[in-house]
Amino acid sequence: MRGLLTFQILWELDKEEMNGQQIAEKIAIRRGTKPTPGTIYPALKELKASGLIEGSREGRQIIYRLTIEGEKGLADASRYFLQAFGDIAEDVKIKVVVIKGDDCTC
Amino acid sequence: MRGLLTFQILWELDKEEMNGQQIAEKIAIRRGTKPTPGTIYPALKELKASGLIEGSREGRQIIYRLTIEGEKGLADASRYFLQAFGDIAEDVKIKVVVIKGDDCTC
DNA sequence: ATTTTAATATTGGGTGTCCAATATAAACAT
DNA sequence: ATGTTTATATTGGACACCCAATATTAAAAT
Repeated sequence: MRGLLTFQILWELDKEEMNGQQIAEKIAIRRGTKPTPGTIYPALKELKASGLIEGSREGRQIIYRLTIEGEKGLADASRYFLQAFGDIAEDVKIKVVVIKGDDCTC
Repeated sequence: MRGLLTFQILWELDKEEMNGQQIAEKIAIRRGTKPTPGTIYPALKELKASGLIEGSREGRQIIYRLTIEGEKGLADASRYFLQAFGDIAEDVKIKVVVIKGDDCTC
């Protein structure tokens, strides 16, 4: 896997095709902060250069979608993500719930 | 959150205290490849410098464990991780199972 | 004592991620 | 047509990560 930003982008584009701003907004929901142009556009450029996504201009926006390569790349990244973080994600879910339910005021 | 390596280290040390090599081996199980000394020791140094872990020499090894600060840091990172990747992890699990079950030979 | 081994540590170089600031391009508003 | 807005894009700087190579330290083996 390249990195988590590109993974998130592929994951979002697998659900629906979007332009750069919409991708940034989707990621903002997850992260709490919206990635700036200096973050999102180089990532898109890199993904496009490596053939994982393609874009078509529509007016002043560029609509991005996964290529066949991108589908495969997402599948590979998903396998890696599951192996590397699958049980951590399970564990963390329980941990956070426990913390939320804790009445301790320390 | 600092990064995913440090997050994994905190997560492993929360389960049991370990030396650097053992941490590297635990991470190797997740990632498939074992982080080299040039990866793992700077990360431990950084975590120690920021007060999230502490180490005690035992012979030629240093046993690391979480500090109170480290527990809090892990809890914070866990909340962030869950928010950023919780549903992706769910989705990915399903996706990978589907891929595994797929008999297509393409 | 000397060699070997195991664990820790540093250095140098490269990539991915990230932001602030600035720039370009296209559509819209007046 | 001119100015504003929106989307895209680049630049420069910073940090986390990552490895290969090398060095240091401490125990163990001989």
